[in-house]
Amino acid sequence: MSVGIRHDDLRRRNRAMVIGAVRRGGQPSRTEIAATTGLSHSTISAISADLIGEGILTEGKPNEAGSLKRGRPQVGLGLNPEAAAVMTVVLSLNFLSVAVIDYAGQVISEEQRRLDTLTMSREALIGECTAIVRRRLEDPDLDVSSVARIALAIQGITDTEARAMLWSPITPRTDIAFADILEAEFGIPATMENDCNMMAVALRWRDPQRYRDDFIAILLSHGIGMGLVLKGELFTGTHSSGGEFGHMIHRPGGALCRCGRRGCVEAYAGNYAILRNARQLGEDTEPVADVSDAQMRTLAAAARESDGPEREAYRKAGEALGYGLGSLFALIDPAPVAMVGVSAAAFDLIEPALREAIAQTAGGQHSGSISFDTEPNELPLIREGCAMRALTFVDQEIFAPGVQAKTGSGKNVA
Amino acid sequence: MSVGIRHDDLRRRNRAMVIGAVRRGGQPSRTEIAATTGLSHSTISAISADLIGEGILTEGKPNEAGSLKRGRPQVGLGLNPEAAAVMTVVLSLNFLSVAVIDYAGQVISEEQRRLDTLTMSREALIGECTAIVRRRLEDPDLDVSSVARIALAIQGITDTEARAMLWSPITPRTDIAFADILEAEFGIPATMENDCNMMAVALRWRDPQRYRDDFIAILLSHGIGMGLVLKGELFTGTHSSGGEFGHMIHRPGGALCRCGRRGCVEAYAGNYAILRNARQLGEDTEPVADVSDAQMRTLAAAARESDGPEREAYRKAGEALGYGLGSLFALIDPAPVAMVGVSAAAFDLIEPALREAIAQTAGGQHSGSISFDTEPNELPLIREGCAMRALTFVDQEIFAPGVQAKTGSGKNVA
DNA sequence: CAGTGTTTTTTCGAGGCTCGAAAAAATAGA
DNA sequence: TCTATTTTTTCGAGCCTCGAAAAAACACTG
Repeated sequence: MSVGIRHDDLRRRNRAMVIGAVRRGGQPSRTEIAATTGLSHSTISAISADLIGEGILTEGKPNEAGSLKRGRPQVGLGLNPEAAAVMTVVLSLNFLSVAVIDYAGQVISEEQRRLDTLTMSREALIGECTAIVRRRLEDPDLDVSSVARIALAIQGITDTEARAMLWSPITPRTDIAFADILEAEFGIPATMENDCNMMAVALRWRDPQRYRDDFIAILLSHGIGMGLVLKGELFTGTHSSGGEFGHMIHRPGGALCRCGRRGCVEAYAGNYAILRNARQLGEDTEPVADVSDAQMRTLAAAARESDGPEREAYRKAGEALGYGLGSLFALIDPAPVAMVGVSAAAFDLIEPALREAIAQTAGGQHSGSISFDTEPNELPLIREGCAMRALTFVDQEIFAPGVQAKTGSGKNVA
Repeated sequence: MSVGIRHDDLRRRNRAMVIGAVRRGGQPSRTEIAATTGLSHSTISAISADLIGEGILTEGKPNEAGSLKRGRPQVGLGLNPEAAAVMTVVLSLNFLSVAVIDYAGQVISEEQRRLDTLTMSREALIGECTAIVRRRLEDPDLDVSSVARIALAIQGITDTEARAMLWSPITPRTDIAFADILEAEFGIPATMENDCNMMAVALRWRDPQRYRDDFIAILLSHGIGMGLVLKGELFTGTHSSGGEFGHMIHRPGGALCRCGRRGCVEAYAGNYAILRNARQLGEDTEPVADVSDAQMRTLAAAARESDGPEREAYRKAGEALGYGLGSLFALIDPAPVAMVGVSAAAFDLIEPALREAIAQTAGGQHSGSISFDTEPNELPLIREGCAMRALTFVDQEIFAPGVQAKTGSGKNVA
């Protein structure tokens, strides 16, 4: 079962910890790192000397941000941007976007492309992905050998091993092992992540104050997705990517969901469901394939205008989300929530019914104290999360000698 | 945030690992331990020599279970029963039970007592607990100083720190810091656990094959409780003890629950709910305070006899449990389930509707493959779980020098 | 402008821990 | 009794972290 700690694991872990501290903090000094990690000054000094020697860390200018303190000035440590690079591939409905990010987290190359994901063949989909990655790798400004990892993100269900997409609403094709395919093609370790999980990762980096140990990111888009961080760790299911919050049952036997079942939260709160209710089409009406963001904004405007079916549609969405969150909070206790996606811009229309519903549930005991935040644009968040995910992998695995990355050639920079 | 690994942590962790391997396996030899922990023979040899010297481990008889192999026979290592002892206190409806367990896991002293928990004052409840613990500690056969930890279990909600009962159905009193009270009284570290979590812990020790990394224990009793193990660890909420599965919402605005809200799973599947439906009393009828096990058995017998309101009551219970599990499985993926408690004996009446309901949910995609096990008697399970919990604490903390137990006098045996 | 105080960083020896290899121990079979 | 085999212990080597002391790098002072 659990494995003992070997002697060389020690250095490896502490190295990773130093790298982690540098990535988090803004140019921390050796003394600060010693304080946060609890290790001794001598150890930090030794490790950072090694890391600087290996070209992973760099010493900042000593006079940076005029130190007005008495003694020897602290010298900040930073990540060497050239130590490595990672690539992010975000595949969403009708849209493919790729970016190359240096080790310090700056975008150095990117490309975006419109596709018709809903109708493309399996081969075409895979082909587009490998082609766009290849084009970025062939960028003359880029040192190919420095790309140490690729992280893909997709809406839908991925396996826990982060190797394959199992199912996605953006394509009728299923079970595509994107990670394995890209690894085989380019010899670079790759992982296949769920988009909402990456949103959660990004939120944690953006605002570690608010999104710390326990929080929830909910994507309000065509479907409803969720990324969950519990006790400081991304929560994933036992077999698949993460919580299918959108498919918790709100009303047994209720409205028809895109997944073919009935009464899911999504069947009340997804864009297609809001549209269906706004048009008073009846709960059995087949969900439409896509609703444009503009259309949703029109809907929200109409709902704000007058108390008609549009407003009622948002109310129903709020109710479904509220009861769903209530059931979720019965399991994990309440936590801060970030609402992301088009409909997050209409959260003012959703919130009253949501809070009312949540107050009816066990998890909503102190429903007033549950805080919501909104972020209408999910794409940048997903990309950021992917980048941080990939970089963290690099931090942990590639630069911790002795343990190579899961697969592929663990390129080491020395 | 995360803390570095110090040099002395190494030995401490590896010691705990060796102890853990001995507790799990049946008299493992040093070679076997080396294999399972991945540490070298020399390390295991050194650590086990220490532990034997400290009186924590003992060497078994070499000729035990006639070794018919060629070379030097393996000598099995076992736990020294006298190394320490723990006490378990299980507080359930109208019943208090205490046991003292030696370091090897054998019960050496116990006592049980009927109480009227529903009407007792706060002071009386605390008084009964401290009194029964004191009596056991005064047992002349027992070396008081060897009792290294007390684990309490109670039905209801406890805090994540395992210090206090926050709310329990067995008493109207709330927020009793049992762990702190016992620690202050006896100077022995104590924790306050949730009963269903302890059931899960016990199941894992009883049948590690089946209940390994991911599984669910559901208590079908007056209320509905849940213990959840995910990725090999007990899952607890962010603030409180664990999943309030019974209070996930099954039907918004539905049947009246004991908790005062409406539509909870428990309001359909708890004993009082089954009784209420069997008597066709209407969903708004106030839940009764207690239903005897005999009464539930009569109900189940009647349901098996003919297709009357009793059978319909169990069907509704199954439906609620099925949709609840379906929503849960949407979040965590399906896992084996153990049904525990009186109504688990009536699982034949519950299962058909449960499976039908679960098949309607996202989590029930392969509903046929989800396996259920039943165990009608929860008390022994809770007690066992408590004992193992306490012993594991002792293993991890007390015998890992340098880190004392959370509170109280971390008694060390040398 | 040299001296002093202060804070950060490095250096160095001590003490631990794990590991691999070799030796010792304990048995079954020849 | 000897030999082969397997388990366990012993021993030196190689790392790693730590504490204390030294060195470095500045601000302030007179």
